[in-house]
Amino acid sequence: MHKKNPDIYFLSENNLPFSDFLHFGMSTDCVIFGYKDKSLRVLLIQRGAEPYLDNWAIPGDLVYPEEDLDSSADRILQHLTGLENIYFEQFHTFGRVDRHPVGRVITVGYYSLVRTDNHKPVASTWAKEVKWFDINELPPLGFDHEEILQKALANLRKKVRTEPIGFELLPEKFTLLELQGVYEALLNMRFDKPNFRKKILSMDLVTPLNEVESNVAHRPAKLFNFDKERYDARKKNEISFEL
Amino acid sequence: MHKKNPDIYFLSENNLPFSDFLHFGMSTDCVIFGYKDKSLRVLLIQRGAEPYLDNWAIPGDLVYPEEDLDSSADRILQHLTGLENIYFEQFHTFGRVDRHPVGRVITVGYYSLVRTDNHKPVASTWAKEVKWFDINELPPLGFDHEEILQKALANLRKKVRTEPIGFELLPEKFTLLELQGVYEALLNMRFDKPNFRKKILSMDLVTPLNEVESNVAHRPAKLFNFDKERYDARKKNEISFEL
DNA sequence: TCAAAAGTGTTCCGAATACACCCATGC
DNA sequence: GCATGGGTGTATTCGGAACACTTTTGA
Repeated sequence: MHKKNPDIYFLSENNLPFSDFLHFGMSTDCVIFGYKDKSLRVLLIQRGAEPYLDNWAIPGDLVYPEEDLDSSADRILQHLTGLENIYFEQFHTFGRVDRHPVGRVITVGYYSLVRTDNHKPVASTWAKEVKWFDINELPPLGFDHEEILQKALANLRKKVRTEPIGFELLPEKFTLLELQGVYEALLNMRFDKPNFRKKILSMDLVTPLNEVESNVAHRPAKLFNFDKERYDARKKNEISFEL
Repeated sequence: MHKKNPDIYFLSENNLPFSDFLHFGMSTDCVIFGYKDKSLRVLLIQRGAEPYLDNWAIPGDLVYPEEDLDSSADRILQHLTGLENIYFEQFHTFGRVDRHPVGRVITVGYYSLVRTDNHKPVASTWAKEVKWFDINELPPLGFDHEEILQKALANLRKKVRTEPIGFELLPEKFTLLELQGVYEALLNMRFDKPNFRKKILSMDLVTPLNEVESNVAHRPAKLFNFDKERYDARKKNEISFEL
C-alpha cells in the first residue's frame, strides 16, 4: 500500500527516510454525553487491559487500516450503545509525543449526544464496566483523557449556542421545561421559564403535538418534537439558531 | 519505540495484528490567511514534486516522529513566512482512506492569520512558487485541499464572531476603518461605520494611540492597538467578545 | 473650494429581561 | 384544599440599526 518516494510531500531539510514517517498509530476517542435528572453525564469505561488497567477512560479504539475516521467513531458508538444514527462530531485531535505509553498514537476526539432513556450500555472484553458519570463528579482518567474530556465539553458548550443540538439529548417527544433543563445543564446556567418558552417558540423549530404528559402530580405539559426538516431547509438560507 | 501488545486498547472483535495499526502517515496542513486591499487572501504553494506536481496546494508537511502536532504546524509556518509567534489554530482532521495517493496519510488542518505587510513568502525546493490568492479567485487544488480550505474558512468565520482574532490580520497600529474592512472581508458583509465604531469602542479592547495616519488626502484617522492583556484578563472572568 | 474619509449624535425598533399572575392535575 | 409545576401577559430596559450631520485633511 505504501509506495516509497522520499522526496514526496515533506520539507527537504530533514534527512530521515520516508518509512520513518509511516509509523503512527491512529485512534478515535468518543466522549459520549447524556442527560438525566437535570444533569449532564458522560459515559466512561473501566479499562480491562494494560496500560491503565482498571482506570476509567473515554471509550475509544484504534482506527482500522481501511476505515475512515468518522466510520471509526461510528463503530465505537454503535458497539458501546447499540444505537444507530447517533449524533457525533469531531472536535479536536490530540498528538502529544508522549501521550500514549505504547508508542506514537494520535487520537481524534469526537463528542456524541445520546438519549439516555432508550439504551443500556454494555460491558465487554475491553471494558470491565461502563457507567454514566455526572459531569461534576468525574473519576480520575487514564492517558490524557481529562484534557480530552474538558475540551469536548468546552466545544459542546460553544456548539450548543449556535446549533440546535440540545434536542439530541431528549426523547423524540419532550416538554419545553425538559428542554430548558437540558440547556441549563449544558450551559450551567438558569433561564427564566416564560422567556425561555417564548424564545424557543419564536424560533418555530419545535412542533406541538396533540399529546400531553401523563401521571404527573400537576397540570400535564404539552409534548413537542423538533422539526429537523424545517431547520435544515432554513439553514440553507443562512438563518441560524442562537440561544 | 512501539512495544507490541495485541490486546491493548482496541476492540477484541478484530483479528488483525497490532503492527497493522501502526502504519499511518501523519501530516499537518496550514491554511494561511492574510488581508490586503479590502480582501481576504490565502497563501498557497505550487508543488515541486509528485504527486500533484505543479498543482497549487495548501502548504503542509509530514509530522516528524518526535514532534507534537502544534510544533509541526508552527515549523511549517515559520519556514514559509519567516515569522514567529504567528496565530494558528487546529480546526479539523482529515482522514479519508483514499485522500492521499501514496498511502494512508491523515492530515491535521490548521488555519493561521498573518499580517501580510511585514513578510515576503519564499519559494523553496518543495514549493516552486508561493503566492497569495484572493479568497474568491482560488485555483484548483490538489489532494482534498479544496475541502480543507473551505472548512478552514468556515471555522475561521465562526471563530471570528466570538473571539477577537481579526486583529491578527492587521499591523500593530491600525485605524477603526481598517478593522472594519477586515471584518467585512472575513464575514463577507457590510457594517455601518458609526455603529461599528460604537460597538468596537464599547468593548474597550482597543486603545487609542497619540498618533494619526499621515499622507492621506483626507482627515487623518486616529491609530489604535489591540489590548490583548485586557482581553486575556477579562476572559478569565467569563466575559466574551461578540460581533 | 471640493473631495474623501474621519468622527459624532439622535431616533427608532425589536429583542431580552423581570416578574406577576392564572391553570390543571394528583393526593 | 393545596402543592406542584404548566402556561400566559405585560411593563421596562437595553442594544442594534438607520441615518443625518459636522470635522479635518490634501490637492
